[in-house]
Amino acid sequence: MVINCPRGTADIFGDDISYRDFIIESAKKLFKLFNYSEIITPAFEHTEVFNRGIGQSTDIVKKEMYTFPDKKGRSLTLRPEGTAPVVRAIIEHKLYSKVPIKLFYVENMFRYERPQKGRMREFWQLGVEAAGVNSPLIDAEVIWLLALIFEELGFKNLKLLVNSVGCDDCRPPYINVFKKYIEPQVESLCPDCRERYNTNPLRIFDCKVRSCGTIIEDSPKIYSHLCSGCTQHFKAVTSLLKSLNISFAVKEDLVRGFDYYTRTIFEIISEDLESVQNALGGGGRYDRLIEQFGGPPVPSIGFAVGIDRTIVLMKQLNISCMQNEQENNVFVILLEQEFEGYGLEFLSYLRKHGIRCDISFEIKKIAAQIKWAEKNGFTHTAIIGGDEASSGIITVKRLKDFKQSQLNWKKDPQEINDIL
RNA sequence: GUGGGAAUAGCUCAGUUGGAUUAGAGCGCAGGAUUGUGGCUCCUGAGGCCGCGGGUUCGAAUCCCGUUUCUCACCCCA
Repeated sequence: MVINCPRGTADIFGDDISYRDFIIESAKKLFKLFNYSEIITPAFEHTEVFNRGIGQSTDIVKKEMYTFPDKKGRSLTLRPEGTAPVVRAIIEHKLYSKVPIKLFYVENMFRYERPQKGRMREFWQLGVEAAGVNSPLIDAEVIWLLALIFEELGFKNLKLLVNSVGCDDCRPPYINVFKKYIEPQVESLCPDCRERYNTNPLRIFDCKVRSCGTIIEDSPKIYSHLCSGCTQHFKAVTSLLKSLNISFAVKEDLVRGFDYYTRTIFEIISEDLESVQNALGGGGRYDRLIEQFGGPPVPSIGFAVGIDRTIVLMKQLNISCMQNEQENNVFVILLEQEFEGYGLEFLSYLRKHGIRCDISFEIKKIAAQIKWAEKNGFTHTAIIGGDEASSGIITVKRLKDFKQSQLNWKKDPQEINDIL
């Protein structure tokens, strides 16, 4: 019997749940303010959704997908990312008929990779997709939302990177120019980059090998080869971001791993993150994707945030996930078994008043029980022994300052609110 | 998919060049220090197939091989 969870997966409980809830609730609050509504898509799709959506040349499609035949022989794939499924749903339900449409999701993703800290085979992302707006206004609003999420969580020193990768009109010619520039030096590239040169040349910009870096350094950047439409669009985006007072940097060699991106792309990274997995969130515009799926032309934009990675960084930076002061709660201590019924009655009373409470399920020494209550996060204890059972008055003790009060709960049910 | 490091109590870790007899510590947990009152202190106790499987050896937590998981660097991404 194997008793550990599979490689790259993890049980989430205890502290991690607090962080997770805090992140998701904070984001949902903002999604609501920005008028996004939630979509939940299936955990798996027809494999073709990702093959066509993400791009055959990407590592995700080439080697990282959990693909399996079902019992009827259909090829299915656990979702490795969130955009392609949402796009599929937009087309399937003709949601584009009422554009613009703003959707958000909180879902688990699956990629078959070598796990590292902040990089799991099953991981959680939250993200948005805004479909049907061509205006740079939506680019700015989406980037703004991404920045706000991390601000809301309490992050200070994150870096927002922005770039444009152009469109179908200007990117192919630029790639030709770029390849021509590189061509004489192809042999000096690292083996990976020689491969990239043929499959996805812009990825060479991501290479960390120094020799490749120097070759790239003075190469033409797409930024100066954008068509007039893309140039204008990008200038508008950056200017809108400035008017929102969002700090960002244009990173001319920023590229991203999916084939579907056009025009604006962006990424939020942490230089504090000890691991190399420093990208906490990222996204971009995908103006042609819905069309490629067989839908009408619907320009769209979205981003995704890595929840697990965000938790790692919050812990590392000691960012608290406690939203409010802890509310009052009561641990009910029974001194004799014969008072169990009375204890349950009191529990019921507390719960009707919306007070979180629990009871000792074993009769133990009072000192041990108070100690236990304190260690387990209770703010108050209520003691039920012979005196309380006969008088009907229960002793409620506030743990932080040892203060005890008498609660005549049957006579004055509201008194509990004054005592706590 | 490539290359390094690691795995001993619930947690953090000791464990000598392979050796004696019950594999240790701190924290945590449980019980106690005279009767129904917690933060300190003291005493006691429970809890380990030394990741799993094989091998070398008179003898393995320790050495070798395999395997699983974690971790780090690549690849790539959130």
